[in-house]
Amino acid sequence: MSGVARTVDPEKHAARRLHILAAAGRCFSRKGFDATTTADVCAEAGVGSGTLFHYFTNKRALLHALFELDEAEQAERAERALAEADPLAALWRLVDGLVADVRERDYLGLVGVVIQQASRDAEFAALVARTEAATRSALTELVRRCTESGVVDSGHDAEATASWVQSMTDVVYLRLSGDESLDVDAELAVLHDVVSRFLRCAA
Amino acid sequence: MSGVARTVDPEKHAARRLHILAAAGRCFSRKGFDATTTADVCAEAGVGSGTLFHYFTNKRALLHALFELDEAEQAERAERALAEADPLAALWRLVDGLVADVRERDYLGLVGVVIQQASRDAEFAALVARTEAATRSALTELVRRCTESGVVDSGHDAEATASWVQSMTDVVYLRLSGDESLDVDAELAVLHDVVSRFLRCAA
DNA sequence: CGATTATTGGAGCGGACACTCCAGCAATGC
DNA sequence: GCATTGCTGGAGTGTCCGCTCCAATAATCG
Repeated sequence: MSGVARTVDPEKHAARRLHILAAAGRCFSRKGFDATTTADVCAEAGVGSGTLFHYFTNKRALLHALFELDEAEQAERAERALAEADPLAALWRLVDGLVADVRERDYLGLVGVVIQQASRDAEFAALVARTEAATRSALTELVRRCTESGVVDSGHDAEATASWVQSMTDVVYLRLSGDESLDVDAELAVLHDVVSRFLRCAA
Repeated sequence: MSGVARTVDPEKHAARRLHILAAAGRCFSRKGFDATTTADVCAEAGVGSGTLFHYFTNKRALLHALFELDEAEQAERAERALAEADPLAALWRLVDGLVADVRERDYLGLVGVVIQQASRDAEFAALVARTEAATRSALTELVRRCTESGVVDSGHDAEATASWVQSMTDVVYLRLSGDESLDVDAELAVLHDVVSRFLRCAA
């Protein structure tokens, strides 16, 4: 009762949480959300189910937490891009940021998971939509600036243009996750051409 | 024993098979493969489980049969395109063919199913790969012809070019399945621009 | 140390799901 | 009409999986 309060090291807690999340991410990427069992995640993380459900209320929470990690990062990247002076350079930096995780082979399959689950879990869909919207609105603004200064001319409105650029970056993940033999750098080179030609810009 | 052989109407059998397959397709599109139960399919098709498993050995067989329907169609389309005189017109016709099903809202979600299952069911992956390869090889040949006659110049080798064009058509399905509010015709218009600019062709 | 409380692994529970089984039915041939 | 056989629905079955529960342990305090 009046006893000794045991204070907990919050760093260890957070680290273990992340460790489990990383394991879950690998499992989801490999087998998809529905097909991975919580036992899979436990085995991959090297913990028991008691531990897993101590840190996360249920399997769905694992997925949500995993993509909440992205949200902050994406928003920050978007903000940084908007602060840059040269809009075209900023746009390219943002695009590069979007494909930055393309080399993380262990997590490529998560694109499929997002596509599948977003159409079935409304809350998850909202999370993903929020994350993507942050990036897209920044992208839209940059496209607008570039168009006004004449270095870009897609012939479509800025919002649609931004949205398509975003989709094209997604394609790279999709292609790489579907075909292991593709060369990452070659794919990125083609992406660059596809986007720059779509935008009708010099670089 | 020596009894009366009862001959069966094969048309009815085939029709019922297709009816069940269509129902399965709608279910898979809506909820994904793993999350749809065989009971879902039965309810959607209006049959009992006895009937379902009389026509298909298991749930996986439903998925396989569903995409085997596509295989013949795609191969035929590819062949027809190769037979055309004008390679550029043929290329565009083939692209149009690839996005022909884009208006079938009930089945849009199947893209996600393919992505997810192909990475986990080797036999299914092989089926999908075969189907896509047929189209891609035709697309590759058309790109080659167009490049030789100078009406196309992507700056990348024909195979990679074809593969990316194919991916871009997939994007349309993905975008429409993820956002109901998008306008189909507007999307197709952007796709046209994206592809023609990537190919650096006149039309 | 000893007291207290967070953390841990794993046994096990309840429910759901893919698939089977079978008894009645419908369709065919004579 | 009758015999035969395929077709059909739904009740049932074994298995698996998400999650709970708990006893044991580890960490932190005075």
